[in-house]
Amino acid sequence: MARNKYPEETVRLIVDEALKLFIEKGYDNTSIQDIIDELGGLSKGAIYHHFKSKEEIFEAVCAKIGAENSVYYDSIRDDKTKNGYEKLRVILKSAYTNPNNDAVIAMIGKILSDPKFLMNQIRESYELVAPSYIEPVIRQGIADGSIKTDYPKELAELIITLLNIWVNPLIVKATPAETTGRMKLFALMLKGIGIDLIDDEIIRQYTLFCERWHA
Amino acid sequence: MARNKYPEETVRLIVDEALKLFIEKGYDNTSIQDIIDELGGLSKGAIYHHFKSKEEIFEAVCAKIGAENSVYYDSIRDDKTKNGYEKLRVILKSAYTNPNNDAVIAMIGKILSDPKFLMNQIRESYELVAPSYIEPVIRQGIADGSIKTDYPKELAELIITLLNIWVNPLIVKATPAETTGRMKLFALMLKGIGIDLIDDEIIRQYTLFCERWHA
DNA sequence: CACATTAATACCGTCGGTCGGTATCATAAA
DNA sequence: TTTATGATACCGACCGACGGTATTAATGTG
Repeated sequence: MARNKYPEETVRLIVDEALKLFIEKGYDNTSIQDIIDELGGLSKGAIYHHFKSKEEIFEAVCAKIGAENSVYYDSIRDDKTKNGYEKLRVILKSAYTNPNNDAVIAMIGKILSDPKFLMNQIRESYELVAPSYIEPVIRQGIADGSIKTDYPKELAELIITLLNIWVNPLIVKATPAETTGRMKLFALMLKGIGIDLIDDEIIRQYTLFCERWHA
Repeated sequence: MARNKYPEETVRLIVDEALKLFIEKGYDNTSIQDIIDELGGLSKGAIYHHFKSKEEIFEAVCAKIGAENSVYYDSIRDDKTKNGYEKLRVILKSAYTNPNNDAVIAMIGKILSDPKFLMNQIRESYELVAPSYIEPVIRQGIADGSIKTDYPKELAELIITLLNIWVNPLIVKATPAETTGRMKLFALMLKGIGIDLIDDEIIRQYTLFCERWHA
């Protein structure tokens, strides 16, 4: 392939194609050669000019996914029109439904079944999502009086743990009925520590999502 | 190496050595050749006679670890001298301390940092540990009146999720102070749904474990 | 001895990664 | 405007190591 005047364009092509193939076949089952073949004309040397290893491609793919999520989480956290409690509800309500069409959801499901991506997601939950997006919202809620807790940091981690893993049908396979049961206990548990966050509407929404995904 | 009269002995040797190397270097970084070299005299043909792939060795290693855990969990669940509540406390108290010396703990920590093993552990939590060990104990507690909940299945999953992942310093890196915080919220949350399971002694125990591990 | 089982070894295709080289770019001195 | 220069983008043959197989040799059991 002819030399590109804008190399970051080539980098983007590689990352996009890698993401596509990682979703299709998983990280281990995608070879550098697969990426090359799919890119049509680009060579191995080109890839290794831009990335020093397959692992580095993986990191770039993760960064791309992370950046897309960040834009969305930023907009919730920095919304001036809502108090902390309302923002936390928005996060909960939109966890698997909001900006995502079915294709995106299917993609996330596929990618989370890859051990490397799952591990990355768990790590990111505690290093980025909880401290930078959930906890600030909870602290705002404490400040504006809409949330009462002595454990903002821990509560953020707890919510993200249960949301991202336990009640996430993309990770822990579940029937709609099982999802409903989990959400009901989740709701009860939050209510038990004085946080009335999950109502029947949210539970129904998660169940519906699980149904759509389950089929 | 000469033909072994008891081939299952050879299988055991292979699995033991594979486990040792997986702990040392991780699954991906351990080659079949590494296992051969370490076994001293045994050949590739021998390994591929007993196992049809590297993946199958991985499964055997997981089964071995699982079997060791099962023996321990069996003994708690089937203990005739305790009610459900007491058994649940035993499980909580001994999660990272009981039969394990430091070497074993270090080993588990190493292995859980391998994506393949982490994924296996999460899957097993919901497919084996929760339904076969935690839930029966909770149901016994409901029957004998020592535990009150309408969600035995969900509660089992919730406990194992938080215990295995969130408050597990082997997975989610944490300072002793952070562990204390997490355990306090965990205790509060269970108390909120009417289950007074985690006391200061357990919290102190987890913090101590985290301290030992952290250093 | 016969025969199945266990183990040894030479070999295969594919993998991630390297390397010497070429083509094309921006820059600026001639 | 041309041309020399150095950096960057890319090429593709090649490498050692990998997981896995096919064939053969050895050994225990009836």
